[in-house]
Amino acid sequence: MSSNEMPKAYEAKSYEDEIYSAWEQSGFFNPDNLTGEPYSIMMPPPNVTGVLHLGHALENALMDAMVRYQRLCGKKVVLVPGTDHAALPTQAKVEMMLMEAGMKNPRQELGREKLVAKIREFAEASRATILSQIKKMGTSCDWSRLAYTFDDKRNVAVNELFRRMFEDGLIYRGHRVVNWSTKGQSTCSDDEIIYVERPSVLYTFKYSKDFPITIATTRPETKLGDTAVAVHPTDERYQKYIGQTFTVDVGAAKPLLIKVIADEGVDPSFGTGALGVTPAHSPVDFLMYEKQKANGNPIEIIQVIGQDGRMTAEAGSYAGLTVEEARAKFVARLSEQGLLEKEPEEIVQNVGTSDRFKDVIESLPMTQWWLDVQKVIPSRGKSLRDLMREALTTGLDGDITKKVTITPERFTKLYLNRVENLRDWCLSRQTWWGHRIPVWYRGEEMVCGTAPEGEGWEQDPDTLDTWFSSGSWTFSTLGWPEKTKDLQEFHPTNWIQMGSEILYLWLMRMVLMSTYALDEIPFKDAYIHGVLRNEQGKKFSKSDANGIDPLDVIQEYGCDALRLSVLIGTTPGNDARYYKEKVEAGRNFVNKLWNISRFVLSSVDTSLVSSMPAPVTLADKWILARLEFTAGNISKLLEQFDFSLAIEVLREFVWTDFADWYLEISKVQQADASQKESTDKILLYVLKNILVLAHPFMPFVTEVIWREFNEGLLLVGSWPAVSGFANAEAEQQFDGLKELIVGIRNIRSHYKIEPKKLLQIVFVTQESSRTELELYRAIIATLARVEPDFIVATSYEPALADVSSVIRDITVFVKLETIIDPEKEKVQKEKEIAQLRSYIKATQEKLSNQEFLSKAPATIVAGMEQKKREAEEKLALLS
RNA sequence: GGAUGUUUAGCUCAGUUGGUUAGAGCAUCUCGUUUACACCGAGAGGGUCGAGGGUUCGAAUCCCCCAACAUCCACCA
Repeated sequence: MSSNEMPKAYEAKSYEDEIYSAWEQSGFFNPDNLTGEPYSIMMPPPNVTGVLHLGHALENALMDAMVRYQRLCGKKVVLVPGTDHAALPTQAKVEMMLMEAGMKNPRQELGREKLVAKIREFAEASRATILSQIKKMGTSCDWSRLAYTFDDKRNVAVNELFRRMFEDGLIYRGHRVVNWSTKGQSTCSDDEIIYVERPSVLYTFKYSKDFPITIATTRPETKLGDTAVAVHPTDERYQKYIGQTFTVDVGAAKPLLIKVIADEGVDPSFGTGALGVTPAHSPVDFLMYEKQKANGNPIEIIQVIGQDGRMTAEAGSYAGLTVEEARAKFVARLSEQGLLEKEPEEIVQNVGTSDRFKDVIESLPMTQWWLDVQKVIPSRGKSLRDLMREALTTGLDGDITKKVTITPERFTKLYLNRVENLRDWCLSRQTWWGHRIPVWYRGEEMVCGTAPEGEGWEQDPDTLDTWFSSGSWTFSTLGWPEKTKDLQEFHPTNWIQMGSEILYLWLMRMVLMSTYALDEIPFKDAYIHGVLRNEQGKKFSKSDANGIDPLDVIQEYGCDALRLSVLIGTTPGNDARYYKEKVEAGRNFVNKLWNISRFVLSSVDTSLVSSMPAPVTLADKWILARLEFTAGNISKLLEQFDFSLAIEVLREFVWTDFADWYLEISKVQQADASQKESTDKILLYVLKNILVLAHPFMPFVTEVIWREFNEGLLLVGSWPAVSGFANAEAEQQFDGLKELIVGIRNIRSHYKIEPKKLLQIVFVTQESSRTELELYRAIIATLARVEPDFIVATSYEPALADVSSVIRDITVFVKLETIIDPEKEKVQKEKEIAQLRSYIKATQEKLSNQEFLSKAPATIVAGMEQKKREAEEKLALLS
């Protein structure tokens, strides 16, 4: 296709697929075909639970902009793509789907093997969809290194990590209170609980008539398992009871022995100041239970709620009832026996619910696998918590080069605060989709790591929390535990981006795993982004049906437009809004670039493409200087991860400097045979560099234009280097010319002179400025639409119909056909004079302030003097 | 209850270590079919930077306090 065949508007969809496969086939997505300094990014693997949404479009735009920039800078770049099996969420989703299709209990009806097969089928289909979507987004990742959190290689890494941690005594099996989802029949971690406000009833009562202390609860049925009442140690009301044990009969299997204990954690001013302790069904109470045990003053633990959500045999007459039924029965009994001390009170309560199964989380004592974050690692002399802290503060082992930097910085504080409060991590899940706990049992024997030889071994039925495998993502993707070349070359990774919502879930665990397994940080820089919201500021969610499918957007506006729309206005850590006008603005920019190229390529001799430009005119010098500045600025902004501002700077240069000014001037210059070639060279040079600068943000359109006049792929082009075209003087002079032209246009607009009419003008200025004006005669004539034979004089006696305006040191007189009302003119002029006077007065005041003169830096003072002088000159010309 | 963030033009947002008369995109208004582009061009209007104090020669920017909104954490029985 030659340039004059370039269609009038850029039609994204007719190029994108073809361009992507050209990139892919080139092999340059794979670092093995690149040279230079290694640079690596691991793609946060999307969950196979669904399809990609707008948030993924943002993530892909961010990552791809970064890797394309780095690749253009000549680095050996790899972006490793992948997907996440998302253990529990995926199983939950498939079970929901099966139940919607009529199945009552998928686990019972299908059994482990068949259900896992069903889930795998779903996951594989979803995975394929996701991978094709990533391609649609133009992401330049290395498909030969594609990873999956649940493939065999990652399983090897997971098992090895588990074994090492087990042998270091960090992973242990313990009987403790866990978060239990009855509906999901599994534990979940603290991070997977969502607190929902719900109405609840607070009951205030005594266990029995002769029990001396009143307590309150919203969960009366759990009181069947109470074994203590806790009060504040200094609470005078209850001093005398501390240490005593009371026997009460609440209808449980056995009478309860309630010991009155002292605990600092009890707030004496809240409620009755006494707390019924249910060690088996409350995490807080369980801690008290452990504390009492350690103190040598143990209390009992009685489990009255079972894994099926029904009351256990321990609950005596309540056994077999659901939690709700038991609650009603217990309250009825309290009422009958007159034990309620107050009317039940309706309150709003935060109830912990399962993120995935949506039911209320029960606290139950169970034997599970745990990761201890506080225990000292034998070979290291510090704990996982210490490692996690070091990595974000002093750098690992105090080595500042091994420090993770988070952008924006404020998330570091949140991270550290969380690290300090981290509790042991419950690793085991009772769901089936996921890495199985790598532990085998035979009678009393237990083996960890790999399946042992011999008969009769049985593997632990539980699976691992999905974040255990995600945590090792930065290095499991590179072949760990083998000592691969990739691992050596690309770890620690350079950069990662993620949403703020997974800072704790993922970032923290990657730091944990990487520092533990490799003694390395997982990445040097972490960029945290917010979520995309709709025009009303609401989060996009599937249930609200306000979700936008990025593929639809790509279909309608093109991938480049979508990328621009999610990147513009996105600042680190902050949420951003997304709406149609943004994509339209993106699409318009893409199309503008297309038409700029169309014009350049149809008006120049493209065989000059590889010649170095030699600036001749002021405009030439100016545009090259601006290009140099822009390129440096974009580099700087990208190094600071300021994507939005980088695009803004690019847009300003492309649209305003190049299209609105230089292109229009180039038409004048091209008409002059002596300047045609030099102008062509500059047009080509600037266009070429614009394509490189824009490529990270709008890869498709830039690549399409690139191949119109270049060999090879822009994908592996070179980022503009400093070329010595910086020219502050030319920039300043050109600004003067611009001001003059804008000033004349202003006069036309102000006096409503029709656009077609060429203005008759007299410029009055000092002798020294005359040659300059002569030099730009053609440009001024064309851009300001002025008769080319305008007069330049040192003095002039205006005619009655003339109007004038002062622009810098030049007074412009325009001849009008009708005489303008002089009174109106006078008013206008006086207004301008008044403004100048007040400005001069204000600057004068500052400049006569001794403190300002002595304390402000010299450049500020000089700048202000300069401004004042200019204002005074203008004032002189006006009056 | 604790923490963090946000509050700047009609809307969405920038505003770099405090320093000229606070910017952009979109929207609005006026004009325009100049052969790159109406997904465009030229021009214009629009802000006492949430309120109140303070520091400073100088504050949108730093400090204090208040308010509204958002998010995260904890969760009180």
